[in-house]
Amino acid sequence: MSKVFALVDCNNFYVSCERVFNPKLAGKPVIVLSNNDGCAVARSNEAKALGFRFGVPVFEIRALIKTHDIQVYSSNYALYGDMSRRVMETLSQFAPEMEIYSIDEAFLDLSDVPGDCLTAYGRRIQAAVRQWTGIPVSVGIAETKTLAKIANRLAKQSKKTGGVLNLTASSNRDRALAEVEVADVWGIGRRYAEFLKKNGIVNARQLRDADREFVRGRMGVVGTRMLQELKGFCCYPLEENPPVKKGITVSRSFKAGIESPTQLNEAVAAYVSRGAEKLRKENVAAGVLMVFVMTNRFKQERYYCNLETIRLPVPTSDTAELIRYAGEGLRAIYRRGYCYKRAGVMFKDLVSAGPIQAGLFDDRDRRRSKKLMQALDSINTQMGAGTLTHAAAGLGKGQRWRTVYKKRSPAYTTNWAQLPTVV
DNA sequence: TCTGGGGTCCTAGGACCC
DNA sequence: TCTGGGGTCCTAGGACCC
Repeated sequence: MSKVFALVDCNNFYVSCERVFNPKLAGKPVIVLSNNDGCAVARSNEAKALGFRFGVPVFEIRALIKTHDIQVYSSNYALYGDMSRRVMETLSQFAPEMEIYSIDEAFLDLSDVPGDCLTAYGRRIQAAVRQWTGIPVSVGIAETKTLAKIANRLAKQSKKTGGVLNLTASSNRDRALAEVEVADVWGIGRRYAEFLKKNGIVNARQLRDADREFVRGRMGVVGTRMLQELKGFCCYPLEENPPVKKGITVSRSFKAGIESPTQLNEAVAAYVSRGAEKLRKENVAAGVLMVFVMTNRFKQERYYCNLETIRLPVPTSDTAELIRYAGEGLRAIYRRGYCYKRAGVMFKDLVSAGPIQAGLFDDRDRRRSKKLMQALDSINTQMGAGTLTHAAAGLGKGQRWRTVYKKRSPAYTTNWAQLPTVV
């Protein structure tokens, strides 16, 4: 019995989340912005039709926003994260196994659904998600993940499909593949698309039928797997359990540049706190800590970017300890007279946070630190993120590094004080 | 004219994804 | 003036060892 995958993908997810709680947005051009309200990271179909590309900076489209009365929203991750959870919960009821691939996508194992029922089944999934969460989704069905991705794309593109396309046992598979640009194949980015086009391979069908050695030589094993998947041979099975994380990063850009080492230090401490929370949530400790700072990457003059790597004497997830090391790291790379635009921390060499082997000269009371962190996490879980923070991250005024969200919608589903009201 | 060779580990960088 | 953030995998090349 061969495998069948469905890829369920939420349409313009962030925009759709906003629309669930603000029905007036239906049919209007809507965009959702990145941190600091910098770029458009989600666009409704109407906004896409106006030509807004993904990631376009807001300042470039300010005039168009006004003339077309575009509805603009800051990112609201509390809302999107919770809506995602609801969508995934719904999807999980339609398949014995499923892989949550990203905040707005999941692969479902539909191998047990009879072939002639697949399309109808896809429509049932689509209807259920719409009814139970308010989010519109598209469904692509095929024998491999790569083909399911393609089916999904075609389902979104063509009105005829109603958002569900089944490519299994399809007699027009060749025609379907020919309709998909090579750049839209899963695994083909800007670089490869350029290269392939130069060599006369412009659509997915031509890529499938390309010379294997040619692809292998220029794109490595990833390329040959892609060919196999396009031919219908599965190389990427469903991954039900998320693999253990290899690293954790927290970094932010600043709305305006920062010169002050005090401010920079506060920002780094805040990112360490956030990262350490993530470590503890994953139940791991970091063996290596990296700190980095950089000036505006879009300005060549007086550009500076540096990174310090610190091997920790004992792997840890203790916020206070990590803040101390990060501070040392920052001092090592900080240069006066630069206008910093971004800073961050990375945790690597993650190890399971079971019983920790003490270093020979380790003078920290690890048991006490663990209890303290547990108390910290439980308070912040119960009373809201940021209820209890380390003073190193600064207390209130003049924090020029804080991320700006001027047009954020309420946390409709995760905060009692911000529930939507019906009148 | 000759100047070993092969395996493993690590890292940096490049490509991709959302 | 204003340009996001967090990941993965693969490969090539250097260091090191026998």
